[in-house]
Amino acid sequence: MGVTRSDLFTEKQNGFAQVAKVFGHPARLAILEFLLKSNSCICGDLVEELGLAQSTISQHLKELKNVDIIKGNIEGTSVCYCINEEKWYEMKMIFNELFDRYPNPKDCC
Amino acid sequence: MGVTRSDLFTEKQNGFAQVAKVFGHPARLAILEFLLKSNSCICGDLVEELGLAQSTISQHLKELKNVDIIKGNIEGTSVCYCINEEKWYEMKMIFNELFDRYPNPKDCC
DNA sequence: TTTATATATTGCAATATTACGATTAATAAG
DNA sequence: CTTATTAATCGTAATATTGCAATATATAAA
Repeated sequence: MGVTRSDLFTEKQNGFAQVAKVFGHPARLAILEFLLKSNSCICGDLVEELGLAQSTISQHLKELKNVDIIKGNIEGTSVCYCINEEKWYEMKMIFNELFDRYPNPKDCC
Repeated sequence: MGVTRSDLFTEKQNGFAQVAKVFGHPARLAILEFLLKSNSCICGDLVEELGLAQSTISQHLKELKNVDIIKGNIEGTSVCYCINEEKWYEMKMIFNELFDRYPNPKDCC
């Protein structure tokens, strides 16, 4: 008890959920938005920008990397992060596929 | 410690996260997909369909209702659930707004 | 009214998530 | 080599989520 019953669902559903979870925390959204607006890539400015502890930011970055929505390159002593273009479009598509599955108003209840 | 620092983020970010969280569990995705494919609306077929306990399904339905993505109408002794059309399109828009904010390939790292 | 059916709520238990300080690792600068 | 600087990892505490059994509620049927 207490553990998500992944065995009951399709691989697609489990995968989607895992990816969607990334958008389910404001800090990660803030990180993504910062990456979107800043032309250049970031590393630890996020700590200053967001006001969370360095370790907390690092953890969120790790989760974002885990689902491959961002990538980081080591540049000297710091790390430069940016959106992973391919994955970004893949996610866009996947969400659109879901949202487009509701075609016409069929208000039944 | 251990509590999401909502105070650090915008209302929009917090709101988006709360809504996105709904898509972050396969059971809720399965419920939504079942609602999408079944022409008619559902109530407790979900229990049979998904294989989760009735109380668990009920809880997920509650969360879906909390963010207004579904609505339920009492029909006799059972409840008929369906997608909330307006909210559905609103979510579609909100996610598209985010995804569209990555305009051109600017791979910087 | 009694009984059956359907759903919501309550009360746990197990696990996951969030956050932070402290420490570690790795490179750059002196 | 020593010292900053930056980011990752570890350990821990607080809280949230997930799931189920048991119970409560509410309507329908007899």
